[in-house]
Amino acid sequence: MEDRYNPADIEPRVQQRWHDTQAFAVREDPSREKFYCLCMFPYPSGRLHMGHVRNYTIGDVISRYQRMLGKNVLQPMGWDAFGLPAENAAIENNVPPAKWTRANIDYMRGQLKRLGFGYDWARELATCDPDYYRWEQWFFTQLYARGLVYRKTAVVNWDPIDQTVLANEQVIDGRGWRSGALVERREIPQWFVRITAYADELLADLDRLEGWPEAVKTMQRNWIGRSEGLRIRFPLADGSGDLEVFTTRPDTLHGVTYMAVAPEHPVARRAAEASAEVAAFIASCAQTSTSEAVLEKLEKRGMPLGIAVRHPLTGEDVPVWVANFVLMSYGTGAVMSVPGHDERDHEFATLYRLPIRQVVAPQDGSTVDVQAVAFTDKGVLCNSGEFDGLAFAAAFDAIANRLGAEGRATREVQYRLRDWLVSRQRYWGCPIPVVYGEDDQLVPESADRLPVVLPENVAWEGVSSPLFKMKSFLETTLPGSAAPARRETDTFDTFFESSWYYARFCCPDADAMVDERARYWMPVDIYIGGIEHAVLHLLYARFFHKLMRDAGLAVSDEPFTRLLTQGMVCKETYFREADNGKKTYFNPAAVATVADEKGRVIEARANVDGQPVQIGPVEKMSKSKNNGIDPQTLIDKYGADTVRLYTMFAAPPEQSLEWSDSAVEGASRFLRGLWRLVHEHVAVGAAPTVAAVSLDEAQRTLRRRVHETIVKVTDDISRRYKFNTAIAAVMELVNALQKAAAADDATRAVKQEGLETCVLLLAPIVPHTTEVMWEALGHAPGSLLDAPWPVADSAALVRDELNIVVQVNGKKRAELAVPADLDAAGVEAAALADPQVARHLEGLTVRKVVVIPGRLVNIVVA
RNA sequence: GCCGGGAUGGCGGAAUUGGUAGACGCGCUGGACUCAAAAUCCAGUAUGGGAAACCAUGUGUGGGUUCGAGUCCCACCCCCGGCACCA
Repeated sequence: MEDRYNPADIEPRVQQRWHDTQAFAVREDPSREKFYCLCMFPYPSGRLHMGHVRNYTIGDVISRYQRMLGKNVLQPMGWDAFGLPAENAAIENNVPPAKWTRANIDYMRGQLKRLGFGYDWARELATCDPDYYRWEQWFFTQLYARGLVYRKTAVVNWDPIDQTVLANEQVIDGRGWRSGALVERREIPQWFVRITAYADELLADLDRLEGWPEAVKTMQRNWIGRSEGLRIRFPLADGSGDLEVFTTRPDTLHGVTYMAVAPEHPVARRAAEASAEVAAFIASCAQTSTSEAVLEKLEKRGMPLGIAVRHPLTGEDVPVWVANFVLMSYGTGAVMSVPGHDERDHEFATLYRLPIRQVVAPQDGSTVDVQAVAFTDKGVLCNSGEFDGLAFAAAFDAIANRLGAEGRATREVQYRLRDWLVSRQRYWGCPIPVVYGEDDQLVPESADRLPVVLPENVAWEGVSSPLFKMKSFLETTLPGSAAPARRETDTFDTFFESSWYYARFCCPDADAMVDERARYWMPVDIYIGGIEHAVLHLLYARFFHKLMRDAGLAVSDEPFTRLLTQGMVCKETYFREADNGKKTYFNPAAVATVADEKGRVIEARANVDGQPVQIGPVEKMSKSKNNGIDPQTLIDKYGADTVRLYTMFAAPPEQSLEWSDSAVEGASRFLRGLWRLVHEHVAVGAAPTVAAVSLDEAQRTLRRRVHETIVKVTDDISRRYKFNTAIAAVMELVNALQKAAAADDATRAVKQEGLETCVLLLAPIVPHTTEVMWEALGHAPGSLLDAPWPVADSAALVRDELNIVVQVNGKKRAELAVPADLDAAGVEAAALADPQVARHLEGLTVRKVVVIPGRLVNIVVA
């Protein structure tokens, strides 16, 4: 063992050994318990960012820990390789997306290896490989055959200058990000997968996902948004048909004073044909992005259509309005408006001076003024004719029965969840395996013609998909026939690929979508990734897994037994603001800060010119704020173990993590100190075992701390997933071992046990450093990976004395050491007898004494 | 706007079931070693008062429950994530 800690020397050596021994290659072994640990695979954007480092370190720590428990651990890695950034790179640098993507993968794979993650690289896959995507093409044709796929028009963001569909992200303040053109909503045919057919199961199974965070399950429940209500048909006054709405509050039916329809609603369109004003209003509503976050923040606007419906109970005429906040994609695209009992309707009614009518009164008999503010609670009906006096449930039933008998309404369960729009008008994605024959006859590809390979060698002209003009791709024949056909140019949403990669990792070379090996490894035991995926990706993956189950390709109901959601990696921002308000951001690495005598940062200056810059808030590392710290620089400087240790120590996984360069220095210092401690210990020669020596009190106390640390760290890693406190506990133990003089055999024996314990407990986190130290402590090279996780010796944990805190009226006044077996009465007597305590009792009467055994005594006085 | 989450010293964080607020680390201050620096080691470090013992205050804001609240309840403020074509 070298006397100085030199990660640049040891890390490549240890990694070479792992490589030579194929240390992380795994095979199915039914005789052993499996553990499948999966991290969300990265988009190959170019370089690893800190979020990746954090995510993959967490996964690697869990994998290595599980392996030390003796399990057969699968930890794979691959690439979510299709997506928009590759097209942007193609447009900017004139490089084909495939080439750009594969170069990024090569670079990032090297970075992952440099960090020492224990992946079975033989299972690596990239979603842009035809061997991967052919199976989702095949699966899509199966879904089509089962009626789970359909085509329908949907609204997209259309850039009228670039003549292309824009992602929501590409619409900035209502304009295309490249062209600056005002974006239009445009309807085009799209492909959908029927996720709503699985809505009930996706909802119900959340209750069985005990290993998922409640927050994620709540978000998914709300996203699915199951509600029971009434579909009511209001007859149009001109007799041209019905206007259908869905409501969960049929009890408020008498309070309807107007109807509101989406700008895309057929009723609105019909009105627009007759009125230029309405047409202009609808056209203006179309000039906005499709994003719900944008739509919901718009100023509420509306216009009467000059059309009315008949109220199904009163027969009154109710005016129909078009309103920009009604979404065509929700429900029927029309709502009955009850301004007295709905906040949004109230706001709109107030704005346009529409009548507000109270039809529900508070249960407790109090009065409310619905003209001033909507009363949204459930209550007792009033001003509702024969239904007056009924409570919510009774009113719901009575109105549902009445309208039902007249054929005007049906009970319905509705979901907020919409079917999954899977088609994209983009090049860099998996081609949707469909062709169109004469008369646009739609034919799915046959299995023998799959994969439909995406041509990779493409030249970019303009901004839209080169597939649109590529004859060699477009022109084909119908499956099993010589008849000419045209290929679909749409590609899949990239969530399609990421919805099943976990299953493919089990058998990446299978000559089928998955084979029997998936039965051994699935489901994933723990899935780790960013909280931002709480709904979309994780819901689609759950859905896809159920689709695969129903196709006989999976046996479990859910793909991920446990879910660990990771917080973001943040960093402070630095900027200068120009007169026009435009901010220029400076990378923290290019800024020097000045602190006052307390360490408070009071000033920051740019290295480039030495002039001050403004200190901004701490935000998620991003390109736009130029506050990213390149992990590579730190790995080069400190080594992988220090970066791994710091990322795990700085915050628990679920919380956001604020990056601090100086604290990285601290992690490095700890490893150097531990290295030195081990070096000094082994330099003297082999130490005796604890069993061979007898211990004095100080040695027993030190040994007790060793075993308490085992208990603490094991609980933190296995149950709590709190690696920061696990590391803190080991740091405390190292500090204690450092302070112990080691002249005698007994202390050296305890130290040997303590150091071995530290090495074992840290092995999953800093695997290179610990592997070398393990060897120095007398173990076989390479044996740490499969060394058994330490188990605390209960005899070593026994304490004969406990510290009890004594409070007077809830304020800490003393601390006393009492024998561990002293009963509550004895503890109380000891507390009252303590002179520090007595001082605070003088002249007062003891009213009550609360004794919490083993912890605290609270004396209540007055 | 809707859904979910967060807020604790100068900083990152700890306090696991309502029971000692500030573990561990960073930074900072003072000291040792050194020609000097780096590295390392020792001491101190929530705030206010005090020489000290100690006392008071203190977990985003305002209320409440409790012997006892960072933790539970009510109302609010600010920040972050998601909102269906970023991944």
